[in-house]
Amino acid sequence: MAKELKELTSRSENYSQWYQDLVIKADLAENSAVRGCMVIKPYGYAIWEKMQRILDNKFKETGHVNAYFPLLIPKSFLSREAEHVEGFAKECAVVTHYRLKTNSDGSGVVVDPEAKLEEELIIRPTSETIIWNTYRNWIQSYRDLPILCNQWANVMRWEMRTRLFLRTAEFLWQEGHTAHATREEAEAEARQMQNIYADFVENYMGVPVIKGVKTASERFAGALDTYTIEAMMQDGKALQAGTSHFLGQNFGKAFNVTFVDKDGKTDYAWATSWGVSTRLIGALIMAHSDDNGLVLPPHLAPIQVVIIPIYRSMEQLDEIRKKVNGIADNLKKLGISVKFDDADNRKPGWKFANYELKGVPVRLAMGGRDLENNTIEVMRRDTLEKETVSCDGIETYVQNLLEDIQKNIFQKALKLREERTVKVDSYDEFKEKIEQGYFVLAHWDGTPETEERVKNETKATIRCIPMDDDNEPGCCMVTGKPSARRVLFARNY
RNA sequence: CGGGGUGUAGCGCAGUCCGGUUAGCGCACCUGCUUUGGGAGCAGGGGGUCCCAAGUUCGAAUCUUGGUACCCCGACCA
Repeated sequence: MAKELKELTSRSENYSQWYQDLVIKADLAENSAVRGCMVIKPYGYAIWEKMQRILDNKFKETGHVNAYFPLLIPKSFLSREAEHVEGFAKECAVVTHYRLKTNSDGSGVVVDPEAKLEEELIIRPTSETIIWNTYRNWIQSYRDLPILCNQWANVMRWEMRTRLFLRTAEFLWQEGHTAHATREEAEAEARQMQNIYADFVENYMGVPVIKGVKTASERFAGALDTYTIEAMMQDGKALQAGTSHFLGQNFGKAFNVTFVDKDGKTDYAWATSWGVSTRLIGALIMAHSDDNGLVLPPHLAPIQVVIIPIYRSMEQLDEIRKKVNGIADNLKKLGISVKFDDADNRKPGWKFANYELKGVPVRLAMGGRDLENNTIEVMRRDTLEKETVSCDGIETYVQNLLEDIQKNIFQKALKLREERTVKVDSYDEFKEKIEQGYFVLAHWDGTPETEERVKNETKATIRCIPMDDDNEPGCCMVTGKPSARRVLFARNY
């Protein structure tokens, strides 16, 4: 194995370190000079752009529109909704001044004490408050509803500990904020968005998810219900991949957003909010990668097919180029993104390893032997299997292969999750399985006290109350009190 | 904010305990030739405020004090 990959694998006893190295070696992101923030590099950003495009289409298909709201939020806004304050008050960046001045000794700039703000501004950790403050002016009648807005933005949360993509101080996301005339409509919206996220994560990212509802203590600050999708990473830990909140009338009341209904009665607007972030890229990496590097599902890979020439002379390269250009054009006509890497300054072996590190799903290689035989070598990244096939019909072959890889990546992740999900009835067995990195379905008495105790004793939290048909009642594994159904416990990122 | 660790070339590190030539190694980079079906070989070359500041000393990457940045483990979180 190559040197750089040996370095990579030699550290895989620490999954966290392995992940960090992978992100950096695959050229996705790096730490910036700013505490807890990250630089998303072009290759990493290309994945994000592809995610954005797909999600944005799904939002628009369901009637949503994009808008943009300010980065800075007056501090007082965050005090309006009592529970919301509790959840976010502590970890926000605060703007206190609006001007700098040259230091008296000329050695640089200092904050001008004269320029202190009357009211501090908060860099948005999420935008419910400023958006609902704006919605007040947009809504008078039921005819103004629903408002179905989404914004693509950055937000900032002053996290104690950060990790590239999974938890950074600043991150990119989309946040949808909708206003409705009825409770039913808002609840339906929140569930619809959960389904859209689940569809995206499973069918594009190739990561199976468990749909569920958060318990009261894991709920978003200010929400009545938080719908979540939970994914399993390769080390058995859970990652919350997206959330959709039913906010009731909490923000309507806090920001006095009222409307007049058909009968002339005044009521507060009903709200939802939902979001996914660049954390999804982290999920993608942790769910599929192996020791050779990333494994990107074809539906999200910025480059789906890379073609590498193997040649001894420039004349031979020209022959290969002629032949390959035809194949590349045909692939592009099928909507497949292709890169022909004929750079002369790297050897084929280097390119092979490099594109594996970057997770390109399919690699085609053509050399002198192939020219003679009208063949081409095909390698699939998910299984690393190689075969030599005829150039005739190669385009359809590749097209089918990409779909096959997409399915296989999902199936592999699904199989892992199924193997590592267990039903457990005793607390002792629970502790054992959690320690081994399992998703554990167990009965719980429904109290925050029990939830807290389990968390303190095992570091496992209730990831969600799954929304499936398994409604068999039982007894809480800790207290023995009655339980309506099993809930999903796991350690999480 | 508590506990631990690390700052030496673009990256990864040795040297620090026990002060002493011109600060070293691997990768990367540049030049040349040979190579090209799995991270090429040889030869030559460039690149350093040894995190910052003060102190001790004839002499500091190395010792002392203070500061600072980053990483890991907790608490918090998407």
